[in-house]
Amino acid sequence: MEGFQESEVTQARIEHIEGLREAGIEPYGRAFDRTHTAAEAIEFFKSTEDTSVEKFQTDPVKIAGRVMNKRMMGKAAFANVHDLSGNIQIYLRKNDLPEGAFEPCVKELALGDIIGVEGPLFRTKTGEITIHATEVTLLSKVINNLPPLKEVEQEDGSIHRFFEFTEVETRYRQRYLDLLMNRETRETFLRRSRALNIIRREMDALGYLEVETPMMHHIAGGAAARPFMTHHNTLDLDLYLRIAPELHLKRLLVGGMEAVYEINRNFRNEGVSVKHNPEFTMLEAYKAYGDRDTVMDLCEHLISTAVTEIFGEPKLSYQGTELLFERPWKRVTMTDAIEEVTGVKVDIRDSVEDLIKKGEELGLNLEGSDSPGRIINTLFEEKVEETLVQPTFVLDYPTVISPLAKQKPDNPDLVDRFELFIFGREIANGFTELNDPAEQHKRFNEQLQEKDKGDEEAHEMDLDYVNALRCAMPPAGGIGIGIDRLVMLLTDSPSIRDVILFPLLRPRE
RNA sequence: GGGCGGUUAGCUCAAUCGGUAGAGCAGCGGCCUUUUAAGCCGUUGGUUCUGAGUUCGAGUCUCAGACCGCCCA
Repeated sequence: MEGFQESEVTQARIEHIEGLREAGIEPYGRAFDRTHTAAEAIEFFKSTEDTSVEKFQTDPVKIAGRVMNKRMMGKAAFANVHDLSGNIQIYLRKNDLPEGAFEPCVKELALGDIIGVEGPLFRTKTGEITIHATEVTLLSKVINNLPPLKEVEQEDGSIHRFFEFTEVETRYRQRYLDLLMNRETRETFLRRSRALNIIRREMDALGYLEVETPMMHHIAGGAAARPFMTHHNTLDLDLYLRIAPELHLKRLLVGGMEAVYEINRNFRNEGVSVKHNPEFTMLEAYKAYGDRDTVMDLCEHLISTAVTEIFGEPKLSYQGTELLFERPWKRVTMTDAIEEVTGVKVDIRDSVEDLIKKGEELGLNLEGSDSPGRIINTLFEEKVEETLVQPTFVLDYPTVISPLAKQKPDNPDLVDRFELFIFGREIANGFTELNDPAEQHKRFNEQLQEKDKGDEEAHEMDLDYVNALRCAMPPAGGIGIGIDRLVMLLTDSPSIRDVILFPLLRPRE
């Protein structure tokens, strides 16, 4: 049996736990019927406090949580118990606890133990609302020596911390410790959950149906990215983890579902960075009889609603920069954006030679590029993206890099597509969906040629998808929103790893 | 993939020019029945990320590697 190397501390804790059992005290309890959370208990006291009564105390309450601080004073002790709602002080006095409870349960209480406490609420001499314990129930004893937590709430509500648990690697590897010790981490993930709730509520209200499509694909399509591979043993079948749900969601449009969305994981076999985790969460939505503008509007609505609800106004501060979400957001075509930033005027109808020359003027080596669309996209990525700090919709993408989008009626080299940039980062992408099966077939074939030329991210041929289009897909608009990157903005998190509970790390030996 | 930085006690961090590896908190023992960074007295705890090298002597210098972070592709 594999095991743990016990230190003096953990060995002593294990022996103490065995001792409790021998004394008839169960160290790992069962269901505990709380009457209040810590925050509710404090609220309960405040709402019932009668200041005309000397030594006022409430009816008994029952709370449960983790002991994060203990001040032992011989035959009495104070401790702080944390639960998800907050923190409450408990007062443990030997004479007020059941016979035989104080020595083994209170004196041996370790930081990190999970306990249940019953008793009335009162105010201490220093005015702190406290539970005067008449019962203590051990619910789960710690073995490991947890980092110490000492923090004090200031009068202005901020928290002053005396010791910190900040080591990035341990925070990611042992997220449970991070969540336990750092309230900012808890708040980040609570806010993530809240943002998703807001988005789902809005999507549901707008009549979008939430669906789940496969994570395992025969063909990794719907985006330009390298996939992860896996294998089904019984069917002896190579499969890919999906890089996007797009083609399946659009099959649902063919099937008559008129507005669908999915919030789920995508997997891309790429590098790891502040903006990239190999698995990440994406919202994709498709609206039949809509177009790019329908979903651009949806995007603006969802994000501005989330920001406004969470911050109380349509703005937030991210890494020291104020970001303004008041609608409507700036809209600019890709070529206009390039001209605004660089002063260089480019056009999709320019020759490759001219565009390479213009790129050189801007310090970019574009030798070997073979299409105006790709060059313009590179110019945009290199020169413009990082300048788009305030929410900005960039419109009219080259057709060559958008194999699933519909061409503009007046210019087949461009598609009706947008990407949303905030703080220089791509947050969302949407377009009018290509629903012409012949054109789609042709675009897939063009992608295959790119793949032959060595583009590992070129799109695969998906004949089954073309076949679905042959059964007629209604005109539609579709959008993808990177949820992790959005949550980074909403939580002022510098790295995508700060908003993913268990980010991918190399295993540690 | 490349560059830079980091890794010392459970946690946060020191360690001068290469010269006995320290502190606070946590832990352990003792005192203490309204404390709150509780206090007071005492005390344990180290593969200095790993391996090799230089040296009388390496946490410190050199080389290789691991992991993490940041930047770049």
